[in-house]
Amino acid sequence: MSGSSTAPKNHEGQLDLNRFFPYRLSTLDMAVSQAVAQLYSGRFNLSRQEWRIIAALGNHESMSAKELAAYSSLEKMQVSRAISRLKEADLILQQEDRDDRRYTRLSLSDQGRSVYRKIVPLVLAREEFILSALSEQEQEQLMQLMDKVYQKALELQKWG
Amino acid sequence: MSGSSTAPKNHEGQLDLNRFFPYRLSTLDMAVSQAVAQLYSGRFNLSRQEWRIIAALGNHESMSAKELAAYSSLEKMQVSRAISRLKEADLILQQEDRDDRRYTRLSLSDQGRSVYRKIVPLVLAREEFILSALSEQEQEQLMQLMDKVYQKALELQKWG
DNA sequence: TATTGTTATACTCTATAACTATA
DNA sequence: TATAGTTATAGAGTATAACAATA
Repeated sequence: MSGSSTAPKNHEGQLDLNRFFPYRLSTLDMAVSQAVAQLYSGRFNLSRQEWRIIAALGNHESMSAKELAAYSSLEKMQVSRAISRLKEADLILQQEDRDDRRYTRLSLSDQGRSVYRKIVPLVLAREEFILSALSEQEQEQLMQLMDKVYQKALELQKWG
Repeated sequence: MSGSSTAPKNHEGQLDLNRFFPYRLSTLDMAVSQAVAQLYSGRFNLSRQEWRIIAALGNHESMSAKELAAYSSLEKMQVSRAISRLKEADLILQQEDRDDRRYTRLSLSDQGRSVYRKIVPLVLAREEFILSALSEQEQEQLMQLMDKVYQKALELQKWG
């Protein structure tokens, strides 16, 4: 993906990876997510899943494991395992839901909230740096274009 | 990532995953790449790495393992292992470079080229379907915006 | 019977580095 | 010494499904 954005598309049964949207998207995601992972992984020793749980609980009073899975695009086992590690690290608290004891109420501990408050400004700064490549208007455009493409990709997933 | 593209950005030390660019990018990539992976994985039993090697060799007469790694954004061990599996499946050919015998010359076998010719129209059709969410002009915009963001993300990676 | 969440299992993928052969 | 490519190893992550507790 080296600056060939204005190149023509693939033609006639030939596929150039550098002009193939899924490949370009993948390399972009790798670069961006690694830039963020360096923070939560390197400095805070959190996995991607654990970071997402922290982030999710950081602006919700409490959530069940199921809600967490839906909100963070993780599988329920990933959530379950991230939870058990985060509990062991005393970053989150877990208690039963009084009304329906199948549910758990998960929330950040004081220590977890402290970690959240340290990480968030750092990752937001990185996001801001990366997006500083674009004007405010371009950022808005990018988000809208990505949303449209996302909806189409979901259609495709449903039909297999 | 449910249609919140026009929502305001994160503020004041709070981070909403659904408004966080790296997260949105990641979910988009997952949806898109899964749509493509269903093809090469499900119908042709190829891994992501193997598919990239096939795609790379499909429009290059021959490449060395090093060239493949650079072109396909894979690590040299990933390339090496994908090569060994593809050789075993008789999809690619490998011979020594006459001038410098440290290099290998890799190319598609007839069978490999046949697989390439079958897969490419299918994945291009999926790409086209996904991108049909956008006008031609919007597609062009999206690629350009992604390229700009990519360059910034690489800057960040370099500095850690 | 259906649902929430946990656990078991096997499998794959990854990262690091040692290693061979060639230059 | 440096480079291309392979192999070894251990650790991390993944998918599938069985399982317990609750409703």
